[in-house]
Amino acid sequence: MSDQHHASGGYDPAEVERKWQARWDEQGTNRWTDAGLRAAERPYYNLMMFPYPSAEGLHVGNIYAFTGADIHGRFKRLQGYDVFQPIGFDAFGIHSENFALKLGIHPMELIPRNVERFRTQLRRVGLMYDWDHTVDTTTPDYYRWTQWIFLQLYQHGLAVKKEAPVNWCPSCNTVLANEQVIAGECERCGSVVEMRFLSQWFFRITEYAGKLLENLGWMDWSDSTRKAQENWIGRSEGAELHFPIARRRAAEDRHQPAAIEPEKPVIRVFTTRPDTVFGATYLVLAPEHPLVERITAPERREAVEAYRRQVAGQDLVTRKKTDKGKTGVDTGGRAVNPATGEEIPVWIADYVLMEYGTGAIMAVPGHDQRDFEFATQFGLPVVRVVAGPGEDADTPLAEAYTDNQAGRLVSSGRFDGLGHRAGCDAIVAWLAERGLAERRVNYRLHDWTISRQRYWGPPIPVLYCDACGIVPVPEDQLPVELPHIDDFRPDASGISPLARHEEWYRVDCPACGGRARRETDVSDTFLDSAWYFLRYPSVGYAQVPFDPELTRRWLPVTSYIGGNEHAVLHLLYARFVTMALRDMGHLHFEEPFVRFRAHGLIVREGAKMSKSRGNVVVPDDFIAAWGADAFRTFLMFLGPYEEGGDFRDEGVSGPYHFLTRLWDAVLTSTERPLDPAVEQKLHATIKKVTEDLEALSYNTAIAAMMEYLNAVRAGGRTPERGAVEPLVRLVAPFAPHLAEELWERLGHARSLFDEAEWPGYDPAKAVADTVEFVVQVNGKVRARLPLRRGIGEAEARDAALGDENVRRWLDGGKQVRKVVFVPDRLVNLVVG
RNA sequence: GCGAAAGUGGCGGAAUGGUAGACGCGCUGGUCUUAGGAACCAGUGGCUCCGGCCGUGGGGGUUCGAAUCCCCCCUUUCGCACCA
Repeated sequence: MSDQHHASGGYDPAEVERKWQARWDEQGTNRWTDAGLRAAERPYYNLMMFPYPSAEGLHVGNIYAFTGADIHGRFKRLQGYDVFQPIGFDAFGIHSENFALKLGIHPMELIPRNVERFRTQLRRVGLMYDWDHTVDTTTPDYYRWTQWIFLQLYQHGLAVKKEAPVNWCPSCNTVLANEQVIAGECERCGSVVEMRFLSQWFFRITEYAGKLLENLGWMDWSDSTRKAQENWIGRSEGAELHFPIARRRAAEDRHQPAAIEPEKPVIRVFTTRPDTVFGATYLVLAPEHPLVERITAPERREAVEAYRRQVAGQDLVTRKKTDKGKTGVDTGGRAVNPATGEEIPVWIADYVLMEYGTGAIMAVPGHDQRDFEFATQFGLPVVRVVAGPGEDADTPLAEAYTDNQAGRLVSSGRFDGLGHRAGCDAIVAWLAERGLAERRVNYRLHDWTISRQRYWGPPIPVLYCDACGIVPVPEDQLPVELPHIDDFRPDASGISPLARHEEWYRVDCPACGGRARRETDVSDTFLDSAWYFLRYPSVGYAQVPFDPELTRRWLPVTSYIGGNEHAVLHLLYARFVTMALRDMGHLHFEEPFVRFRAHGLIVREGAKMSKSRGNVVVPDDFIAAWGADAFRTFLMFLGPYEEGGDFRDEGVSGPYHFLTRLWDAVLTSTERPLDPAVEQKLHATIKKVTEDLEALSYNTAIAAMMEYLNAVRAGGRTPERGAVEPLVRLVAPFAPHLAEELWERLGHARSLFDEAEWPGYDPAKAVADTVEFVVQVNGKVRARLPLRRGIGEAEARDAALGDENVRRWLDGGKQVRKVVFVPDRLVNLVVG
């Protein structure tokens, strides 16, 4: 890759791009003043997911994402919208901190350096950002409001502190997110991860589970993202059933029905199959279930304790593996099946999770495969209570019968014969009469743990007072600044590095003036990114997180583009925070991103890019060699934007070649009337490109422009000025520098993006007068005839029958039985 | 296991019921050039007895007509995963 590409026609991308980037900077192109934002008439908030400024610099995946979004923004701007397109830096978090640790540089030094590098690189790509409205989540004037959001949630009962299990890496001395634990091991050092119980702050996102799910129904989102979120929230409809704990009695009495005593404690289970309750032959509790102590029989205590210890020593990921076989122990305790009145054993097993449902299940081995495996392994009874077609209550079960469509209840007393739906309704109603059941909807979504025992994040703004307990930091004392400490490395204690600095955490209680200490954990990075889009328009306002008037004008976000890797994290958290703030009266809308599009992933030579494979694209090299415009166009040409593409290095020459040919065509064009065929093609191309840009079909838009340019230059003809000038505007979103330069050379004084309009087209002119008709005989193409547009069926048929080749296929006295006519396209002669 | 997407030339991909392979890469031949590159022109799915025939993962179906719709199967990728 050298300067040799630039031999032809004088197109020198490096020079053009330097010139226009400097000019955009000088003239403040794309930047809004506060007054401008307030007065905007057609606001279009074009948002893209802000990057985490890694030390490696801008990744080609970032550029792919940003370029696609930038093209959308530039397109909308040319269409006359007031496009607000900001960018920022998601610079807090474990990723950044780990990198700082690795390099031995303090994050307060390293991060600003990375941010600077990112700014430079982003400019170099020609992205249309409003550099006067950027956010950096690590600055006190930003995280002051992150802390404010925490306090709002706390005051509304949506932030609570409770003990919870977390993944702990004994070698890195830190809590790990579930995503950072690979097959039970730390993703960074390979140590086996332990489970620890720590007191954590949680956001009660589950309060909004129903709303979060429901709104997905009407939002204009990529289907893949919507589905991922639906799965994650995981709604299950069913019932909570109560199994009274049985009084301890002699074994020989147990076959007698037990009296259910209402005041006795019950074991609550959640089930989606209450219809199968007659087949519940035992219960299983999560090992951590609070009732385990109480029900365990004295002679089983030792075994139960041993099992609980074993499970506690396991990391969460290993525990949730499905292929390791079932383990569990009998507690010796017994409960009463509320339907049959029989006493059944109570077990504990690690396949029952405390955090889902009630932490206890009724096991129906006949009709649940997991229960079936467990029952088989431990010799527990299997009872059939659902029979499929051709089966009855005595048909043996080789595996669980789980069909809830065809099955009918058997051995279920007066409910025999009912189907799944009716069975559930009837049985729940029957048990509910005695207070032993209630309908219930359960969600898989868990509350969001936001505590991080790390340094690099916003301190959680609460105090613990010896006298008053938990005391929120008063709003007027925000931000709680993150102090500069040198020993920011986390250690084995399970508490934050800030907890080693008494001079920082020792404070007086703002309520009573007594001794208090600050919370020393910081909050999750995902809280920083859960509200950044609210801040952008109000950057610079020190007294409010988001100005009400600006927010009303610019939010919710008009268009959001980002990666599907955040389908269930960032996008869910941002929705939750928005809903909560709305319910508190701070916002006028409930959904922040009404339209969201997920872009695809770039692979290289068919393989995922990774440092270990050594196949990572270094964008700077490509930009230096071919220019940002060619690189942008190339990336968008790889494949459908929403599906990603395969990066092959040689491929960049195609789009580069296109831009060079466009450059030559514009500069050699002459002022003269348009050839009618060219004019028709021009209108068709404008139509195609406009529609494709609207749909983010960038690859086909580029193909259409290439095709048009080929037609304009066909056979080495000199292009008409009027044929290429609109093409400069069409290509501008993709290759903005080149377009600006050509626009200027065409005699315009101001920036194309300030002055030009998106080209319009005349639908009547977008179609040719003559169309190529396909003539088929029995569905096979036998001729192609140029015919007048709009021709009628009779005329088209006659023309087809007049064709020599077609006649050959009709030889032998075959009768035309039917004529299929598709206007302006095809005639199919069906012969018998 | 559940959910989603996808399978088309040597390669990336286009076509969502009507001309399969647009556009580009690569390749072949030519022009120009001391040469290489660049640029430009022409060609490029397979087979062919030059009439055509075959061809969109495999098999079946609907239709005048199927890459596209329906059924069965195979493969790949991604997400979730003992969620009761």
